[in-house]
Amino acid sequence: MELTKDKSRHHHGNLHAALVEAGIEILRSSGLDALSLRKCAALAGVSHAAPAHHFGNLEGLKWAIAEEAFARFSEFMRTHAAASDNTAHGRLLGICRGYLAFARAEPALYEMIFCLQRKDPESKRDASTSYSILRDTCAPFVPSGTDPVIIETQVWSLVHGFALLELHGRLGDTPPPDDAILALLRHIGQEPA
Amino acid sequence: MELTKDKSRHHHGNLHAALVEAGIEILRSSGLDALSLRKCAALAGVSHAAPAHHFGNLEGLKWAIAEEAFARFSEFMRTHAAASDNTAHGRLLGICRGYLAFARAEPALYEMIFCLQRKDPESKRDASTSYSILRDTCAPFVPSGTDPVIIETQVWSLVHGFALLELHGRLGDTPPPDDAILALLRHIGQEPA
DNA sequence: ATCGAATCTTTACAGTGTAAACTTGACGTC
DNA sequence: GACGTCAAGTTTACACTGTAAAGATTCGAT
Repeated sequence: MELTKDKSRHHHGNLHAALVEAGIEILRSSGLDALSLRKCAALAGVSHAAPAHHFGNLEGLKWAIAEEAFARFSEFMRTHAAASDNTAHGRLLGICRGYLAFARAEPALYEMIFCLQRKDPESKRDASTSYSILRDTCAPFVPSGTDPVIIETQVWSLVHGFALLELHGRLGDTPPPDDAILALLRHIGQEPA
Repeated sequence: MELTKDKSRHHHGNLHAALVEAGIEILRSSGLDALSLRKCAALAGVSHAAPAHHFGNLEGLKWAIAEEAFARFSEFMRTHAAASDNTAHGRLLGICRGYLAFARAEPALYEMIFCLQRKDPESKRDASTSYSILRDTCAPFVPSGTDPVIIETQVWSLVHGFALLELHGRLGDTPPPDDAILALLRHIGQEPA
């Protein structure tokens, strides 16, 4: 049950990391609804009120977990991009496939990081490395004179919506294959015919 | 505070509808996290355990609310479609604008109906009238020989992802305008150039 | 009029977040 | 080396949640 705590010591030493790890473990095994401050505390071997000391409240813990989750998420996109054709379109499809693969491999993590409500609009999208991957990959498709954010948001919206619809069971038991949906991106950045 | 209950009677008479109405009221005023069986019961003027008798559990209540919410959602799409150009593309843009308008007008309702986890994949998408609106509007864009579900899922994913990203504050304080995102649909159903 | 069944209430319990006061221990300063 | 300070965890407490079980009330069919 417990992960890292030596009961004899009063100070844990690295409780922050231990709680995040416990949270990820719970998310994996029992899903988003099962995540609670008290369960994380129990799994880390500390008292139930300890997490509040580090993260303030449950949302604080979730953001801390999200930081770690985003790193793994970016890694997924990078890996899948590297495994695709080394063309602009190949890389674009690659990060999208990585995006969807992560959503399926870590559904609870995925749902948590993207359903967290951002309170501060100032911590802009550009800050995260995940978004900069998206931006760099979209850059070749941005027509001169148009805001890159438009292209980026089109791609992100399509893949994010698809992932969540599937995750929430809205696409039935046999969802369309990824590449069929991503085919819409063949026309990204093009003017109307 | 209370909505409809006559304290003298033991039987409410129409508790099902009253609880759904109470739930919608709470969602509107306080958001999704504030929705609880006990608050709905209090607002409807009945004991805290009454809702369980009608809906089984919290998820049951949410599905009951969702039924009503879906009706209003469909109405939004129909209205906006009627207000657009009476062409295939006009209608498509219309239902998408209606989709986004609903998400902004009733964010808590929107988030609830689409973040509910479907347990039974058998209650297929086609059952709902909202989905049949989508299907009918997409029909003109389905190339012969391709599964209509692909086109429908492309449209749905794009607009759903955009709505949720904006709702969750992921697009910063100045998201791109709807029509810029929906411009991707100008190429819906087309083969690659 | 009566009896069964549906509807709602009461009571109870475990789990949750969170605040406040308290305890422990690490670390620098004299 | 004793001391003070302060961060890190613990203990205690409280309000709120879902949910189960058992009792009370009322409706409706017979």
